[in-house]
Amino acid sequence: MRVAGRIVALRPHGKAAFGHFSGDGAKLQFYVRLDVVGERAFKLFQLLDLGDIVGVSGHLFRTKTNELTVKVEHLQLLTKALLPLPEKWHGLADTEMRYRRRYLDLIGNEDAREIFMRRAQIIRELRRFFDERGYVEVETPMMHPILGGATARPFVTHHNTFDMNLYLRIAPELYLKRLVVGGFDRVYEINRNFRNEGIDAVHQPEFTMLEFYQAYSDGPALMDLTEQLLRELAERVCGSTKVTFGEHEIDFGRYERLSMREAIRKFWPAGAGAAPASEELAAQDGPRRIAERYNQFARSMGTDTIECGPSASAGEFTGELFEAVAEPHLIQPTFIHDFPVEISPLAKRREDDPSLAERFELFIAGMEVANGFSELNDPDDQERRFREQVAKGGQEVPKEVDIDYIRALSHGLPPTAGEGIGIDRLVMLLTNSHAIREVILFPLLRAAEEPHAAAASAQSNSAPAGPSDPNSK
RNA sequence: AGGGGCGUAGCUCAGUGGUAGAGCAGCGGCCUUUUAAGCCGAAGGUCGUGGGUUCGAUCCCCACCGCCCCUACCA
Repeated sequence: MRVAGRIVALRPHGKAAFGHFSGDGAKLQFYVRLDVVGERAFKLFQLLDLGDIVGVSGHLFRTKTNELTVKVEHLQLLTKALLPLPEKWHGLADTEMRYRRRYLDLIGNEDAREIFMRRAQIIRELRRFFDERGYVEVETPMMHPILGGATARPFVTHHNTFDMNLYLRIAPELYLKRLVVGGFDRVYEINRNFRNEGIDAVHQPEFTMLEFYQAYSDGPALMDLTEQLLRELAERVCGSTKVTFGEHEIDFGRYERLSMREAIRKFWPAGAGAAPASEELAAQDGPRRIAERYNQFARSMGTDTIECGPSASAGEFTGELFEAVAEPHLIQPTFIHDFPVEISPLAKRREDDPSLAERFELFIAGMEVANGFSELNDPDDQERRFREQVAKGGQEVPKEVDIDYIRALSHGLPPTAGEGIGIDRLVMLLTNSHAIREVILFPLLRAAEEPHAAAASAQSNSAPAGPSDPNSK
């Protein structure tokens, strides 16, 4: 047989040696003997280092410990490693180094490799799921002249020839719905969004989002579809709907559904008096009064209070109450539906209660994993809500109304439901990873000083080529 | 942004107000069935950076840089 790979272990014994190479995630032991390969090849072999990439040919046999091993007959150095591998037993443990030099992390730490193999599998399964159901995968612009589709501070860039500023997209939503107007009844896109916000265990400035839209559907139907999707995904990727995540066992086979108001009532803290009545939550000034009661309790406990501006709407108070009271408790998969319309600018109102949007979010392990709704397809209502946003101002909000999107709606968007699923967080859940950096190959870190850029390449006798080298790809 | 922690050899980590320590890797030697192979030897360092205190600082103090955690921000 012929096989090639990187030498990751060497155990020389004078005129013979054992070692392992690793290729494509698999390891194979090899055995080199002076009397088999000859003097010249054995000399070459003795010059090899851990990390070198070699090709060998020879016969397979089993050692006395019954390990499958290649007895090397011919040996060829394919690539010389000029820098040493990390320590063989502990691997690369320094988290900063693991992210900055992910290639070493992947060579040395099998867990890291496993996470990204599983991530690839998850994305494959998502594509299969939607392809099977007649969804068309599309690519929409990453650079947007007008901010839209979400509320977030954007990255701004500039196109020279057109002399125009562009935003890296914060969401593909408005383009995907234009496609539904154009007759693509089922579309999906898996791609990056960019948000110029804080970085922590569950936030990175660029993250991967699956968004899908289905004409002639609605929010409740998407909740059903999402259950089916996640159940299948967990079974195929983890072999079971029950998945270990830290101290929890998450069951992707069971989903609770609660309206946002129900969730506030259900998780109302015991020490804060009687849970608010449904009528009070629905009343115009109710959420504000409930928030004041909650704040009294929070101050007595020394925990965070709910802070809303003086002009905050009932819906904004409701959203804040939900986040403070209920969100941290949502460990098992839970759909929260019936969002206040004020915090759902792109979602359709409920016919029986125009203060509520036909919107839901899925929470798992306290994280927001999905956000979906029946799409607002009334151009007049949409334009009114856009104008309110623009008037309100702020960095997270478009500075102008996307007239073309209103025009597209005016041509008629069929009743449509759409949803976004945060892929990175989903991968976290399915790989028992507790930081988003662990599931993104090259997470953003501050630019590192590279005083050794010249030193690292000096050994190869080549010109220094640091990360700022314009010729490097 | 605030609070806390960390930064010592290529890697994983000890350690001390008086010229710096181990294991692994690398280098030289011995070793033809090993599994973190073993044995012998030599080498390896601006102790993150810059100030300060001190006769003397890797150690104590201050500032800065980077990473991690918590909190805040992120509907």
